[in-house]
Amino acid sequence: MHFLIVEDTRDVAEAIERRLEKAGHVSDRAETLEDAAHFAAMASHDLIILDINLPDGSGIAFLKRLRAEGNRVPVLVLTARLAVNDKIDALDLGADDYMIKPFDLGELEARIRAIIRRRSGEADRTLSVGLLTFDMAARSVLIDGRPCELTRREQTLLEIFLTNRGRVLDKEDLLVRLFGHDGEKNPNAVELYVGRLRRKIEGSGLEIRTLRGLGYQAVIAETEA
Amino acid sequence: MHFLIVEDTRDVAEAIERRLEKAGHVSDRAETLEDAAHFAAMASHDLIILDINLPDGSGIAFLKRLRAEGNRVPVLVLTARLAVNDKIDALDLGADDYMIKPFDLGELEARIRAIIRRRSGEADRTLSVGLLTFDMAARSVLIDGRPCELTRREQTLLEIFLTNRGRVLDKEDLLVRLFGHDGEKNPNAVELYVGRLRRKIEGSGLEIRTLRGLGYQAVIAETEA
DNA sequence: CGCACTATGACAGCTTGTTGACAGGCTCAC
DNA sequence: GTGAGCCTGTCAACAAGCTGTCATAGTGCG
Repeated sequence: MHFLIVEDTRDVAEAIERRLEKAGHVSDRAETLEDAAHFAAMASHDLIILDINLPDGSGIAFLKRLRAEGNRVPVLVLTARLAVNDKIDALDLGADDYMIKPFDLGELEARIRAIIRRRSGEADRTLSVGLLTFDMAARSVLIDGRPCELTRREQTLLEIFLTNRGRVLDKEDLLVRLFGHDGEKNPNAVELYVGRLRRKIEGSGLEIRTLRGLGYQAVIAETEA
Repeated sequence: MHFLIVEDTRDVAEAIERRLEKAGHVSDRAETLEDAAHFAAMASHDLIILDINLPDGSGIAFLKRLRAEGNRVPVLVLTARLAVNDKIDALDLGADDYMIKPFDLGELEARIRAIIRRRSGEADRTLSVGLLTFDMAARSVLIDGRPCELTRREQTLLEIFLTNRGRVLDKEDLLVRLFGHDGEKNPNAVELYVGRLRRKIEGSGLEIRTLRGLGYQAVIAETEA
């Protein structure tokens, strides 16, 4: 999953990012509404975690604009204030949930899971292709019943491919989904991880095809003659 | 086991917590419905001990909401009132049992055990893997028939692993299950206890594997060639 | 054949996990 | 109440293994 964290208190933002990273997700961080708008314009996030109090305005306004533009990305609002109005405003404007600071990171994660689950309507947390099974809850991968050990990055990559089967994924896109927008990584890193993943899921029934100049595509392997 | 105690009389809450702790369990404590709701959102408790009279409302309402949300966690209701209505309401709303204050801690413990037993489908109270046997009632461990002495924390950890075999458990998650939500402990503590537990259950047929960056996983040891 | 793109081995750096030692706290026996 | 002894959890040093860059080899296309 790919999140956007809009939060000007760096400690908090970092803590959230780290927590989500451990769960195998990638986050972008914005400290102002302006940055947030830029990120949101790229429209590729699975969920936005939005602080209300920001140096250049209210997160509420941002949320309002977002919805006005027709952007339906799930939003979880953070607020330091207990103001009931904020809460009501936020939910009225299309926030999916809100949390009052200080909050527990475990709860944040749980609520994020809840939102994602609600939104995607799919309670099922295992993805399967051929002999390969990816259990998102247990964060484990089985191939023909045998456990397959993937590192964090490899898991993230596999999840991306599994949830976008058949779709051609641009290398730039994969780069962002794997590493976020910061610290521009070498596109080669994607090739590297695709290579590593390929070797590990060999014979699983899932194949990652290279489309020269276009990107990669996960397909069900041909049993072929 | 991981409990949630919702009770605003601090003495009572503490007494319960201490008693359960001695039995090797971990508890979170909430003094208001609001706190309780936050904890419950994390949905990781094995049982909730719920007082009816709380400063910000009735525990009954909380229970009602919980069930409305589809949360099936076992609930034991505490009430100072003898009101028959409360009792009926509570059970109708899906409480598993109720006790009238003042009560005996020993009886509370017994009822908790009963609820847990009932809920787990009368499943026998011992967990076995390979040569290892864990008796949940007696909280004792045998390896190849020989007793294996574990400290409270080690037992708790073992129980977590045994009831989540094959599943990858995030270190953050283990931290909460071992220590509850209060007094943020060092993640290293988890590593430490995993290490200690590993040494004690060596050769028992249960193995705790490390998945770097992801967490720990209990698996049946390879007899291997 | 030349070019651009992709694959892969190797490596240095760094994050993450392991472990021994220790100080403080708790329990229990005396 | 006092001391012994064990449990606890932090620290620090060390080990393991993931990461991502570079370099180099391979591949398809015109």
